[in-house]
Amino acid sequence: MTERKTIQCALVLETVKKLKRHVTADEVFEEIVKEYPNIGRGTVYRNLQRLSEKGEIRKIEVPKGADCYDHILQPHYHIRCTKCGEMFDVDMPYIKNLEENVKDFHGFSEVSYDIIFKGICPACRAKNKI
Amino acid sequence: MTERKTIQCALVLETVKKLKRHVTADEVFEEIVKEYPNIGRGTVYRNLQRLSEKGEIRKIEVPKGADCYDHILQPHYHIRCTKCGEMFDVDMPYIKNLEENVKDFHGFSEVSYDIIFKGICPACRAKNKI
DNA sequence: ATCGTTATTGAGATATAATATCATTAAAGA
DNA sequence: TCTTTAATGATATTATATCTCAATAACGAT
Repeated sequence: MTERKTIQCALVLETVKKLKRHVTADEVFEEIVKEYPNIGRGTVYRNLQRLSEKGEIRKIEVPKGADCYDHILQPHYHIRCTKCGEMFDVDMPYIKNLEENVKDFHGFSEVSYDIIFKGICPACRAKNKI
Repeated sequence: MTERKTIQCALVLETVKKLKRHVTADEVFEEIVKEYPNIGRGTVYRNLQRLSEKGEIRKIEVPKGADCYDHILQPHYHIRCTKCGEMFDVDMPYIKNLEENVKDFHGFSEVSYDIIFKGICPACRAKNKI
């Protein structure tokens, strides 16, 4: 049969849009569970995955951290503080031809990429004098 | 006191260099344990971490996959097949000024980055006709 | 509106990667 | 050789994500 609309899925999408930041599956779950206490963690994970596959939200795979989801759909880079773990958007144009090169050179298909810079954010620098 | 030389650490370094490919901690462990059966998994993890901090090997943090280590020290990009999971080197110059930009714009320190492209490798394309 | 099919859910189990704990071992300076 | 303590090995624990499966509910057909 066809794909079905559920309140759980709608809630997940709504929550990601509402929170307006980079949210992990657990953060989305914790937010929803306040109003809708019997939602399951697995359901949130599944719907985040589906919504990102449908292109309604953007999945960001974080190395050695929980994946997070972004309500902003335009591809853009991120930077993650290695001290506090917070993710920020990077104000830099997305380099589209990078992936084209790789495709041509190496015979891959469906090539995509993301960049997550690492560094110490201004707040943590101030706190630890670095 | 100071850092100590151990046969375990030497074995880990030697094994990464010997295998000449992108290896996970578990792969290094499995290789060493053949010849040196009482080495512990934790020891391998610890030494890989230390060696990468000392710059003797290179750590690659793989999103949603085991971290792997590279005997090639020069920074370079990678591409990972989403079907078989294999990692390949990408033949493309490392863009150094990218990280400088981010540092300047956003007030971060110790900025670094890696790119792990995703895609379907030629072998998997052939196998699945995509 | 009710029924039947089956996609989706919720609860819990399981998988995987990595780190933490801690008694024991062994490297290296005295 | 002795002493100090960094590092090890075994195990437990953490964190993230996926899988399993009976129960539920979405939706097309009647």
